[in-house]
Amino acid sequence: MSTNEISTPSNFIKKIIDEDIAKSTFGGRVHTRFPPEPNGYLHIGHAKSICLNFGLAQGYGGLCNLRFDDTNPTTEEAEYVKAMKEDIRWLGFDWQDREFYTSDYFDQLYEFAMQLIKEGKAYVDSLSPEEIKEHRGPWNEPGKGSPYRNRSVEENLQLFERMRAGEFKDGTQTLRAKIDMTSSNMNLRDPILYRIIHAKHYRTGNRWCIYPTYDFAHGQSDSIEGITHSICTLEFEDHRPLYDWFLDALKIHHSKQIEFARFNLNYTVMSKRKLIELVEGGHVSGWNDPRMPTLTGMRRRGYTPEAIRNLCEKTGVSKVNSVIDAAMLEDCVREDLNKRAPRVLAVLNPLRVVIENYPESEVEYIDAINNPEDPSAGTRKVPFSRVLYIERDDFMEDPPPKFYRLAPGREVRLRYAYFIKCVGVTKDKKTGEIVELRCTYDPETRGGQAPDGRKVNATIHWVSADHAVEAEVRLYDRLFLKEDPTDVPEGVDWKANINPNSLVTLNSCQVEPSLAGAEPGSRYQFERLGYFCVDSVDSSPGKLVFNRTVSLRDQWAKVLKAEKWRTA
RNA sequence: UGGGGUGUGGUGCAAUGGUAGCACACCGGCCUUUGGAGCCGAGAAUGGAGGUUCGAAUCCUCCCGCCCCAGCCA
Repeated sequence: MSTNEISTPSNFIKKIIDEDIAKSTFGGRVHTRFPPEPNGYLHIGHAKSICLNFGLAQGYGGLCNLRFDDTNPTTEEAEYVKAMKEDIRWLGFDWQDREFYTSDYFDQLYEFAMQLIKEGKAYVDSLSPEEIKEHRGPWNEPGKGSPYRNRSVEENLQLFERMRAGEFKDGTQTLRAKIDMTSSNMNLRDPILYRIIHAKHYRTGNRWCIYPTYDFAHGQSDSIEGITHSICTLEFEDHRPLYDWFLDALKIHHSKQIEFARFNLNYTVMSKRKLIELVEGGHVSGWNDPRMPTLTGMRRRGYTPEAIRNLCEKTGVSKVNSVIDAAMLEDCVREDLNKRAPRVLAVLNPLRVVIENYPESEVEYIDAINNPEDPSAGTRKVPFSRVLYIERDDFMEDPPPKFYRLAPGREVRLRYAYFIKCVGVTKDKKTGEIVELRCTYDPETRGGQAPDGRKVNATIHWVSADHAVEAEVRLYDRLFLKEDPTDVPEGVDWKANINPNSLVTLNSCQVEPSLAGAEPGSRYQFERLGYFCVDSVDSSPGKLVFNRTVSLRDQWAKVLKAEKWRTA
């Protein structure tokens, strides 16, 4: 698999692995793991870790385990396990039969704890949480040892057994490692190994009332599974000495912890607390709202796993805190969809057009290319008739110089069909709103070419009024107006940065008839507009609902924006 | 304040003593039956100050900035 390796960019983790392979540190093995805590939904930040861990294993011909790190019964649920598995599979990764749970190791971890007690390396502390905090001290002063620090092995064994038996209340006793209360690394000031939590665990039920902490569980779980490279995020850097301490003290397989920088994206939030706030505050429709950075939301939005994987690959791996530009994500999505999304004609804001010189009852079927990037996608027939809909934005009564679409007296091409010329504008007498355009077509231009060689400046999309299918279209945009949504003045809620136009729903869009039976989740390019997918929740054969995944790049929008600046 | 980590164009990542490169973004042009796609081009960076060296993003010294750690969360 090292051929795969050469094609993808190098990074510091690969260098470490290369060295380990060269020195045969782990017998040349590469075995990673993705260890989520099942207490929420996976988001794009997790995707980075998933791609890294599974990708590394793939690239080196190794293995990657899926391990649910479920040591805290108060926050974890089976529902999350299910959702996470679905998301990881959707992303394109397979853990085969290697689906593990830290809770499966509770017995073994308990044995490890006993071993440490017997060796005088752990003790039961009867200090209260407040007292423990106080003894630990601030980071510029050494901490003080607990008065219970030197209990005998016998007493500790007995107490620990009583902890497990449920004889104590939550928070009254802990098992701590005896390391160094004066360490400048707070993690080594006698870290807690076990705490008492009388709560039902979603997998082990009421079998346990003491639960290992992350520090005591993670490294040992890696060890049990024979993990070679345990990749985690930067904030665990200070925990590495502890990670190493446990494995050394227990004299068991020692995997290597490597830390990398978390993946951050601008114009969104990633912290669980904030995501919950968005959901519970009704600012989005749920965890799978297409504007959410969750994998379930992105899937519903129409993003492809390939695009997300490509983004993770392209953004590299380092130890510097960084923020990826949402434009990068959008570029990856467009790059992928451009190659594979079939093109269709859809009118979002319909403006009725009557072709005055086109026969009343005639219908012809015009060939349209399904995907110019992929000739094998073939062609389809699109009905054309006397009354059409075009995009309201494609007509201006009094166009500025750089607008080269339809205007009174002007000729444009209807995609794949004819040249039409605007010969009249019908307005609502009261409101003055344009309700209809009167046009003529040139029969000689069928297919879009004029025999006399005359050119038009624009090609616009259209649908036949009688044949079009009505649809709802949800135009999604970035959820926040600011790159950093949490950047608010003192006292202002970060949610004030929510983009009020992040969702615009259009109800009477007209799409070409071939879309009538479109499958939920299927993706299309609406020509000249963007990429859209059939909503997997609300769309039905009787009522099509499309989500805008991402718009097409839009030069005209840039011109408008530039004009706005100039006139502002 | 103690400890750990980290600084390369606007953003993200390369370059481990030898011409600072790639992608995204931005700007200009070409092409175009999608103002899409594609193609071409421009601008733009080594946190700072010293030092070692023929030569420093890279090695040394000092300084500065940013991030993480005082949960019985992970």
